[in-house]
Amino acid sequence: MPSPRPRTRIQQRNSETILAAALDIFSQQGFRGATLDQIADLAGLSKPNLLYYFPSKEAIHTALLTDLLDVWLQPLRDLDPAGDPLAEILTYVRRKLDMSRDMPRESRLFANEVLQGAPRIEATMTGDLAALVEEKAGVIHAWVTAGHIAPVHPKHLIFSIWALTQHYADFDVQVRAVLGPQEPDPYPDAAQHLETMFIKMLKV
Amino acid sequence: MPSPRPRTRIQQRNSETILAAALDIFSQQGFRGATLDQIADLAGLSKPNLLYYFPSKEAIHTALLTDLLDVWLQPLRDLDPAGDPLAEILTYVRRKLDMSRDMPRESRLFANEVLQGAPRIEATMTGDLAALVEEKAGVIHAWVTAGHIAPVHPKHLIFSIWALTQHYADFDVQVRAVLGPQEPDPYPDAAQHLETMFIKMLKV
DNA sequence: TAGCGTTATGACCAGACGGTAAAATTCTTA
DNA sequence: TAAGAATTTTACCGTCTGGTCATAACGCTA
Repeated sequence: MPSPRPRTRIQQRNSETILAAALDIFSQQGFRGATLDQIADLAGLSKPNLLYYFPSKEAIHTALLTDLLDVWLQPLRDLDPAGDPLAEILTYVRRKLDMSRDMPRESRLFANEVLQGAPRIEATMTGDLAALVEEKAGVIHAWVTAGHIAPVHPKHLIFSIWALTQHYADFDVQVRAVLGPQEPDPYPDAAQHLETMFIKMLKV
Repeated sequence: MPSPRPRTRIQQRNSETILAAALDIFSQQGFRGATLDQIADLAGLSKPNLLYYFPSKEAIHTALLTDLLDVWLQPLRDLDPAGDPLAEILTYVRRKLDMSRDMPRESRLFANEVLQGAPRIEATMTGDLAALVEEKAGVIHAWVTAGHIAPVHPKHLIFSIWALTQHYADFDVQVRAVLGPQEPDPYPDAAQHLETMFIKMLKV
């Protein structure tokens, strides 16, 4: 569920400012690495003032994660059982890659959390997430059975899509270090590469 | 370069114990999330005793990372330009996946570091790592040009291998949450999935 | 513009943390 | 086995950090 809506204009504005700053800091430093002072500084507020809007550091982090999970899984929810199988999967890949490009901080926030054992979203992982994947894996399995795409392990296909697309956000510094400064934007090549890859993998 | 060799038996044993404990803690909590007390407890030493063997928390972390990088890149170094192209790449994938299975803590240690901007291994990233990938990308490019494997962007192929294999270590809790308790070992299916995937991708 | 609820600030606290100093203990070897 | 080196422990320090509290400033509306 998304964070409760603030009631006044000032609350609205400051809550957003805080969450934006917190996303910056948490995604770069992890939960324990981030400090309230850093977040407050970046938000242009004093620490006590920040704690006027959120009861604790934990609460800010939780608010970010809960808001994020909704957005994060939307592309998978949108996978349409009635659509063209290959096109549906390619669209999913494309949208996930676009999210890595446009929301790298969100990707890293999520990665940080999962890396450290997902202590704060364990329930969602084994609940909503597992159920959603179960459902969509069923869709993919049906496509395979019907001969619309090549045989593939549905859940591992989904893992592959997550891994390949999120890698460009989570390991951004490594990607850029390897490509060198003359290749400032990895994404066009990545998109091309992934599209080719999944077509070869899934075409019957 | 690897950590300097300890001189006495006790130093040997305790250094190893400390590094083993530190790997556990750092890989699970990140650098700032880990505390010397945690590491000392797990190693069965007092904190000052621990600091008798390593001058600082930073030094322990650096020792781990430097030792690791050597091991981590070995499979890529072993990619043989004279070998059979498809077999070479499949072996590389296989070895990286085995490393995720057998050294998940090392994978997460590395992931934590890169996620947070790789502040402590920036030099290696843009130096040795970039050079190694440049060299091996050349090998792959030559294989493509010679028509031994299907056309592919060499560096993004390498990224794909990293992403797909390390995902199983770094996002382990998510993988297990999605697969559910009746599927306790993801690796056999993952190995099968990845092999099929890369064969389809690379076969001419 | 007075009054009241909302928002912001400064001073502060308790605990955690990385690290140090020096004394005490254990180990090695001459 | 005694001396000296290596190892371990006890007590401690300064700083950082999440969070509190009382007070002050602000801003809306009657």
